[in-house]
Amino acid sequence: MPTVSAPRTARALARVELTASIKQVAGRHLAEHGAAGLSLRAVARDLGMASSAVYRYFASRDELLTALIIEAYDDLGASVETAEAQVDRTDLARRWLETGRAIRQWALAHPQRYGLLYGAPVPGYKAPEDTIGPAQRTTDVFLAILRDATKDPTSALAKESDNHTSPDGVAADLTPLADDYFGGLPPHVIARSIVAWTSVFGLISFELNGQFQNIIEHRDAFFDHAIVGLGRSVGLPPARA
Amino acid sequence: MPTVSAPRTARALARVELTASIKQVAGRHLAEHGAAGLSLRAVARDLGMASSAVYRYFASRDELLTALIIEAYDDLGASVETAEAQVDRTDLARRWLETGRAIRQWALAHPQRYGLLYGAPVPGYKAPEDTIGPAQRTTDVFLAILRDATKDPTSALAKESDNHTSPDGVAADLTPLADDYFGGLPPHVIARSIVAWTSVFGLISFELNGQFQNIIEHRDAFFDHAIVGLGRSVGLPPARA
DNA sequence: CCCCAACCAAGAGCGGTGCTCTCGATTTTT
DNA sequence: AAAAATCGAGAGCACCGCTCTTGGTTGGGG
Repeated sequence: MPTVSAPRTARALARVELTASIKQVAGRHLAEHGAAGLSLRAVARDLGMASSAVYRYFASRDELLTALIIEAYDDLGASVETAEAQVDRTDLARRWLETGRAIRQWALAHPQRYGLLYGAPVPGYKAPEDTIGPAQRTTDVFLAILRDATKDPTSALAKESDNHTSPDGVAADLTPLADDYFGGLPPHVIARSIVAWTSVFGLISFELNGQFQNIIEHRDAFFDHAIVGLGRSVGLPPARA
Repeated sequence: MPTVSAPRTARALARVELTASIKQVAGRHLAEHGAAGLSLRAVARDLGMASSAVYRYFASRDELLTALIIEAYDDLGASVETAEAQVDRTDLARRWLETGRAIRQWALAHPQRYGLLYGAPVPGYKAPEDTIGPAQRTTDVFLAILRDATKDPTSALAKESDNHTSPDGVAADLTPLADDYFGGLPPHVIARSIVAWTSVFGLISFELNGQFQNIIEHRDAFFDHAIVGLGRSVGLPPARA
């Protein structure tokens, strides 16, 4: 990525400001009317400029949307990071709980943006490479908790209980990841971790899509309960205090 | 809903046939270009009729989409039902596994339709009452397995292990459902069941959205492994044979 | 039987969309 | 100061959902 920092010319400065403005009002439209309702022309109208002028800053609607996706990933990642960082590092169960809570709270606050990230793949659909970095940010929080858990003697993850095994194919996929990302955990524990992680998003998606309507009313309590259970299934130590 | 069966006049007959034709080519368009790419005009072109004529059969694009959603729910439900029905009724773990497999296979075969059902809520989006019936069909398969498990002595679900409890709010939500849907299971088991159920869709959504790219290659094996683990977490008896 | 009402296909049209191209003006670079 | 790069705005294209009108076809009741 070139263009490292401060633009010198007035034109370049105006450019970064206008780019930011476009992204900002586009973000507002996205939050209000959803991804499908994001209209480049409407954004241009809101900014008092011709629709064709917007194309000087974003080559297409999809490119604008990609920028918003990256921003959303980053926003979610930042929210999760700060929430998890406020927990005592040794309280692994709590760190896990607050991570899940932060994801859910962000999703409830920005349902349209959440749908953009974890909802249905978009029509034309191309996941640009630029998105995988920011997307990893949230996952990294989870992985750090897992790695710390392997060093915690009170955690079930510390002791290698190789009485369970994974099918060959699964082990072949997960073993290479063990050292780099999962603190050397055995494949079957990694598998459970991944399942737990996807479950968090499954729960949130179900809640957002209204699948819990008339079924679960105390959503906060249920989600917390589910998260704690998922943490236990991975092998995190039980909550303290 | 009136109009129970066979239309008598030629006009009425042509109407039901044309309605079916529209739904059919709309379904093709949906599968190819996604929900956002479903164009009423394009469908009309494919059928060689004026776009305005389509409005005689579906009052709006959303109504057409709703019809496709219902059809998709029904299609998925039927797939799951037949797959699960072919398993020995007493082999609960296998019934659970095949249920999960059937959902996943259907999702992989019809990703756009799956996204329509369990993906991000659509733009305008109103979930009509007509959809909740067909949507329940798939869930009912799972609930039947659960209920049968409560009667199976080899299942951990048979014995009431009330050493675990649920928070008040969660118990308040789930206790009323226990008798009608969950065979009288205690709230904490119901909670685990719901989590396991949502996990299935979370896994499938992650796979469909490409979140497993470069992470899990043996997707079939991983999914099976995950499903078995989820079944165990609910308390289903281990697989036999 | 025939006539009127209901139904239906088609076309034109409205306001909206994404996107392209051109043109004149401005700014930056040479 | 001249040349090159950038920019805003407008017109225009093809598409969209949806409405309204027009004229033809079908069906049932007098």
